[in-house]
Amino acid sequence: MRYQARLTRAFYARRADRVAQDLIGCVLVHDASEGRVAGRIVETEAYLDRDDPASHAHPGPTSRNASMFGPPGRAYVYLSYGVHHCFNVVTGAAGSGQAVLVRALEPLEGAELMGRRRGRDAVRELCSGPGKLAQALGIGPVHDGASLLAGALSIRARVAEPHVARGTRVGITKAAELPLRFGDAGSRFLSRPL
DNA sequence: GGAATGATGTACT
DNA sequence: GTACATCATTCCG
Repeated sequence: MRYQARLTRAFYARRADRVAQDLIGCVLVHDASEGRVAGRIVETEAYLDRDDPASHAHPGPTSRNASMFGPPGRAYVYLSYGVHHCFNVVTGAAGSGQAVLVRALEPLEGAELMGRRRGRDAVRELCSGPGKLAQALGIGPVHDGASLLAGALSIRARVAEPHVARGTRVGITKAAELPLRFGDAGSRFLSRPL
């Protein structure tokens, strides 16, 4: 399958809430040795700079969140609840500590490989959550800090502008009321309704 | 050195 | 809807 061009550094070098909104409808692609897997982004969350108490960047740079303080257009991958990996895109000016969490995808290519990785069949459940999509796409700790501007991981421009809805972020206790979750409200592949 | 804490997912009632 | 696995990171002593 053929996709649009990669998003550029200029796309990522903007505020996280803006990038999160514009990522809806774009296509996340991973070209691994086992094959290509790709999905349309239907749900994201913005994590702002150090002033956002829910962000991993809030305490300032540490060994875990170092990628968040690197240049935009790179991945930030971390382990959640000791079990699942979550995939983020670093945004904003280099060193500003902003990121967008990709929470759900609509599988477009490689659904069989995704299913093998997850040990499941239901296409609708393959990427409907941050931990699920990381596992389905074969994204792990080795991708922390990897560039999306070149290499096996990439995000491709969207073809048509979707209707983007806003909501509140999932699973956080601080600043839980901020409307920093974005999604394609009509999609059946969300982690939960908006 | 030790304890608390998650940007979750799954299984079970 | 509720319970719980599971571990790196962080904070405190």
